[in-house]
Amino acid sequence: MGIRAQQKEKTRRALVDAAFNQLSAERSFSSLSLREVAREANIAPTSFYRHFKDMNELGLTMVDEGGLTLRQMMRKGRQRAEAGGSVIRISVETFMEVLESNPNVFRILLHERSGTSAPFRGAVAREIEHFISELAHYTEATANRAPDLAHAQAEALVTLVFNAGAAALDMKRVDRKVLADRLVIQLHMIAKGADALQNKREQK
Amino acid sequence: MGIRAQQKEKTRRALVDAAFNQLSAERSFSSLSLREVAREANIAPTSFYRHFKDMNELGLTMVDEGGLTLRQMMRKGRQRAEAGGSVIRISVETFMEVLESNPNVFRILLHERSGTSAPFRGAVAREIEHFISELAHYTEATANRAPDLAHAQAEALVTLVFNAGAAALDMKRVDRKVLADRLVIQLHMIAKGADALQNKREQK
DNA sequence: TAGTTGAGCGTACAGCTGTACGCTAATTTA
DNA sequence: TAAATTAGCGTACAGCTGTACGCTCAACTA
Repeated sequence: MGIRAQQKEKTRRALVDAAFNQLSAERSFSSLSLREVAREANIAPTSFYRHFKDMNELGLTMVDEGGLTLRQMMRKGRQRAEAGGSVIRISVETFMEVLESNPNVFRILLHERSGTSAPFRGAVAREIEHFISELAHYTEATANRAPDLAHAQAEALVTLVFNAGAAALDMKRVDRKVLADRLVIQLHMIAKGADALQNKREQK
Repeated sequence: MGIRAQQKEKTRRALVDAAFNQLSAERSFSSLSLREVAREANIAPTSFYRHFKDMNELGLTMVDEGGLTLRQMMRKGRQRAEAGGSVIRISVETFMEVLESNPNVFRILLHERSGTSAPFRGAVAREIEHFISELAHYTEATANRAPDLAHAQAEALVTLVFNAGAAALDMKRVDRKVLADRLVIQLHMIAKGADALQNKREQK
């Protein structure tokens, strides 16, 4: 890669990082202005356009990176689960760790999931849907679950986990522990319940 | 009430209604400007201050009204459930009906629940927490469930229902039906799972 | 080496925002 | 009835926004 392309990539990165850095409990992506992001990245407002058509395009890039984080998390969780132990507890622990080290990645996913921009909602929904179906396949394989039940179960799991994540984002460590424990119980409920529904179906 | 106070109340109502009316899938409360709301309510921007200190105060008023809607819904659901039938299915149906006839009330609850204003989040959290504990008491009473399990169960139920609600808001009727059916299955999973956990505990 | 490309900049402008201030006129109070 | 209160208005202003336009000069290409 030439010097020029390298420098361009660096600036682009600076823009994305600037946007991520400005996110917080009090600041959503949609409340960021192009000028603010450019300021934080130390470039002139008008130079922004050399990299992104508008703020929306920047946002979608960030959502994509969020999807990447999600997939890495999935892989990490699977590796740990292979080593043995309660899959549910390990998954929750992994999720909480990844959440803690990438709070702003989750902020944009969790917030824009129910945001006001249709393209954003769609992009986030796709990432989460992908996550759900991976989980569903896993359950189908390991618990021999019927496809529709597996999907419903996976969806419920992901909903609870992500919601807990959104709540955990702005909590102190102690409260987060309480929340995680309750989440584990809830996930157990779903697992047991799905088993019961599956058994009932097989007895017919 | 004097003529003056009456007129004032009317204008205040116009402001609240104007704000609700401007909400949509593409427009969140935090994206509304004071001037827009005043315009829609047919008053001068500066007259806004005769009724609310700022947009935040207006928003909190709206959240309060959302809580009211929630409590009315609870009552309606309970009445219908008394007439017999599956409590879960009846509750989901009731929820979907109320959602459909008050979409914007739910929009502000669902959106600001994970919004960027701490007072808002707090207010919504309180309304939902209230809803959860009512439900938990109901389950404790009717299913003889241990308090901690009842709360975890109720929280999971509410999380799934509200999340489905957020998704349903922007769906066509057909898709909403599919979603509602899957939601019913998921709620059954939780109920069955909670039963199982309770039994397991009692056997010890 | 001469010519082309393009990342980044500065200036400029229209359009929006919240809100300070002082006025009017209808209602309420004394 | 005279005085006080106050909902609503119009004007005004500073501060922010996105973005059009044209320039520079380092890097690339032929």
